[in-house]
Amino acid sequence: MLDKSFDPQSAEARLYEAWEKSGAFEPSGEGDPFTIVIPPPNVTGSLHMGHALNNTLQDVLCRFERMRGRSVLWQPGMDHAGIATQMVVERQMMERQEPKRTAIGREKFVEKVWAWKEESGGAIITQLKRLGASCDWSRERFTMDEGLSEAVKKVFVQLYREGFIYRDKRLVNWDPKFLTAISDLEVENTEVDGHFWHFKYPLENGETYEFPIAYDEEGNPTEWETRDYISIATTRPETMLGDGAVAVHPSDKRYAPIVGKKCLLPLADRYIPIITDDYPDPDFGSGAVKITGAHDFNDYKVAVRNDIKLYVLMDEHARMRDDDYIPEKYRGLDRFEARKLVVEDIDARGLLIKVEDKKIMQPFGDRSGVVIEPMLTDQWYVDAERLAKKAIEAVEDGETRFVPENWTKTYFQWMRNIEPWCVSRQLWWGHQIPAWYGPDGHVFVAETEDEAFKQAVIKYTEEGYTLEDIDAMARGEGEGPLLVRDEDVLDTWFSSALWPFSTLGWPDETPQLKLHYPTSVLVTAFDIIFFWVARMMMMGTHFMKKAPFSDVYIHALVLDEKGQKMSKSKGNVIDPLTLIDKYGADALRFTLAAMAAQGRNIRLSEARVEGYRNFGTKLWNAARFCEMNECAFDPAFDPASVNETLNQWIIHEAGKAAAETTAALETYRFNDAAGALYKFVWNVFCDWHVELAKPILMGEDGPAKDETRKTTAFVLSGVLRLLHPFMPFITEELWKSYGDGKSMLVEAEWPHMPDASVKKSGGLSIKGAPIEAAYAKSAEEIDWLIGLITAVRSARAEMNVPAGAKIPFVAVNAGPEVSLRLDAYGDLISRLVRIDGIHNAETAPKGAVQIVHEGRVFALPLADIIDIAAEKARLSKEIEKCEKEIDGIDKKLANKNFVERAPAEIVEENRERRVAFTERKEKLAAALKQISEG
RNA sequence: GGGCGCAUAGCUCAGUGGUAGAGCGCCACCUUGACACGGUGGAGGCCCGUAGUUCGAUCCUACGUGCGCCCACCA
Repeated sequence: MLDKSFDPQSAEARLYEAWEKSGAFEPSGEGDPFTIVIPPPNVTGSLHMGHALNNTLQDVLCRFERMRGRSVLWQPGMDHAGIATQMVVERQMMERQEPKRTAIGREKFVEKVWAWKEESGGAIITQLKRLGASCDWSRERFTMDEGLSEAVKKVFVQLYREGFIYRDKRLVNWDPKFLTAISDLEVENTEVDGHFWHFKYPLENGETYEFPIAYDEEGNPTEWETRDYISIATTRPETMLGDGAVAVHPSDKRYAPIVGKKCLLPLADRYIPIITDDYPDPDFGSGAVKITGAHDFNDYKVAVRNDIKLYVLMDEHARMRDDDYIPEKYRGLDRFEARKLVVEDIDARGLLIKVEDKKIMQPFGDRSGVVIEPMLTDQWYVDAERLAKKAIEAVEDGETRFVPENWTKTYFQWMRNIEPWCVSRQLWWGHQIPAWYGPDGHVFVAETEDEAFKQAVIKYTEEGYTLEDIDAMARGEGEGPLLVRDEDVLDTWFSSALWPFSTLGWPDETPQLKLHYPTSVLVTAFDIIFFWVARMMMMGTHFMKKAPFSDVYIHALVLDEKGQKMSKSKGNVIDPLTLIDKYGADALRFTLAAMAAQGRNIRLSEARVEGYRNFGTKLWNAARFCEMNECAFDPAFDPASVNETLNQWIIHEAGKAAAETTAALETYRFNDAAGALYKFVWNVFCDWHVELAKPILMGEDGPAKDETRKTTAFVLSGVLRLLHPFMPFITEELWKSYGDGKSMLVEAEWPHMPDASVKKSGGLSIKGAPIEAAYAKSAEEIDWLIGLITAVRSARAEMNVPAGAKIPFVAVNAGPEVSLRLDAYGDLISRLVRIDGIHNAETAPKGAVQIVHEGRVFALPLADIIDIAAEKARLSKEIEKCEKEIDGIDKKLANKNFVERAPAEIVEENRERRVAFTERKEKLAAALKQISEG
């Protein structure tokens, strides 16, 4: 006996364990492989709503395809998340008042991180299981595990040999908190309130020139002033100490007299040239730009073009360096302190023209939150532009498809303008770069130190060193050890870029790799297209010669009810685990799927989750009803050979729902699939089938009752299958009573009976013909019945007939077909609309409420209860509705163009509707007349 | 400066070239033997504006208005 309601708290863990134990999550069978690699969550991560959505959708697809007989691999794993993890462990060490990272050294620290990972890492895996994720956990991988590390090394070395990876000294985004370079993508540009300081740089030797200060209407100067300085403006005054030049546009006549001369760089007391370059915009600011090549990306380009000296001003912490070109008083100061002081000093010298308030775009580290400093450093780069070529082609050629397809544009736009990818990070946690330096700085890139050493031996032998010399070097004698390994690690995304093939065993040619690459679909949010999708595309097309996935399904972001991004600082985070605790995983999953319409963000509200929890309860109670009425699943039951109209109808409806769900899932329309099931279960199966079946099920035993029991159980079991991808727990639990008794639902087959030819669509069919046709007549009959019941109920309610009162019911001039139907369904109608039997009459009795349903009149003689005014109002309203419809149709039909040019079937349909509405209107009018006279 | 998206019921959102839908909320009635996490009935919509295409536009096109997001080096 089923409990009164489903208790997710107690059932979920038990069911999940049973699934895992059964091996259902592992790929099996001979079916077409279906493969998804999970977007690996950070090892430091915990489940947020974005994960919940992302993994729900993946799980829906995996469970769906698994039931359809495909050999499904959902490859799980985690990302080592370089910066995030190092940060967490360092923080923990600080809290425990342990010595700092730098004090214990690299090796010890990395050991500590591994220990942390074993102890507290990967909480998210348990949380994914709570969500019901059907990953093949036996294949769980980690981006730092041995196999994946091998893959990373191999990729790095090969890309280096092919010239895709190189080392370069150039300006990078430097994070002064984490003391590492980061890539462009890890920088968040945010608009902040800043200032725009205008300084005077005096000309050398007191030179002067005439600077126009007023113009006529044609733009010719009319007034000049004599200047002995050039005016520059900056948002970062402290960088002036590193200026190498002042640049003006070559066409800027105002400055023509002083181009080529020098000006004094105040405070630093150096003289710097005034040059021309296309970069300055004459209309912006003063039109003259100070060039700080070592601390600004634009200036850097100008400096390189014009051979301007670069002055590195800051150290790794963004503090002013101890260098002779920096005045002593600024050395050691933080950049913001230096800024203040520079402004004061400039002002003191009378060189501060003005300060404006200005909104400026400031770069912040996405993890550290501190202002990023452009820094001149040596880093490793990937030539992304070249690697992107094939990745672009794969999408152009349709090898990989974005769903919704408008993301294709975003992808192209970024890929076609891609910058070199800085892949080195000055961290300890990550894949250490497999590069070694010789005593002369020469770099040897190899998968192992031995291999690097061999390369070194060859090189230095060629250069004339003897083996003894090299030996001595290697022993650390003379100038030091022969080879020193590069200290840096790779960007975390470098290893995640290999995820679709490294997790399958690459570089080994494993059977899994052969079967499951390329993967079927990647499910992810748009904010990760550049970070991850693009890079997997590059690595996949390069190393596997095939794009890593056929489809990329981009889903929405989950926002709060007000459409705000959820964030800890805003305090509007909804924790999926809290919702799971409260409403069950099924409710949360169904909500997310139902709201996952393509191309739109999801505003999650708890009320919605509650609503879908109620839906689960509804399903549960429908099952309880079946149980009470002994509707047992019969494996021999053949839906194609039922006789009862009601049963034919519900099988017909179930077939439609199955086809709809299947088609929606095949095209990633999760919300349509969920919606179709919701409607079928609640508004068709529960509201009508169960109600209409009650008299039969509670009536006398016989073939009809037997068939209805079996049909009901059959439909319920079909519903459980269809719903399982969305609500795996409750359906699995009910499957124990309504399954095939052989296996768990997770391994059951997707509904596709009884003809194999319709397997693909998921629809039902009978003897090759779609069930829609075979059972169409029954469907029509039950639909008529439902319409009649609804109409009578509506009239009753509007006439304020007490809900409990049993009233007479008269079929007026029914005709043979309706009479037959009334005979068949009389008891049902009596029961569902509370009438005391069905009577026949030639004309409607006086003082009766009249209902027009599909061309026939039915009357409720309410005698003294009837409120004539109310009935008049009701009829008038109905008549008005008909008239409105008829008017609309008449307008159309009167339009020659419509009749001539609209498709014939549309015109015909309108004619038919006109007839129907006219007939209805006439009957209603007659009723109105009668009641008015009565 | 480029690119993308959204404006439909009180709220949150589906949807379609011909008859506008859901969830929640609201109103009335109902402890009917699956279910009050329920049932029955109901109210509620110039489908943002303007112009165009079309026999016909909430849907397609253009423009406008408002809002949101992504990318981009204006010192």
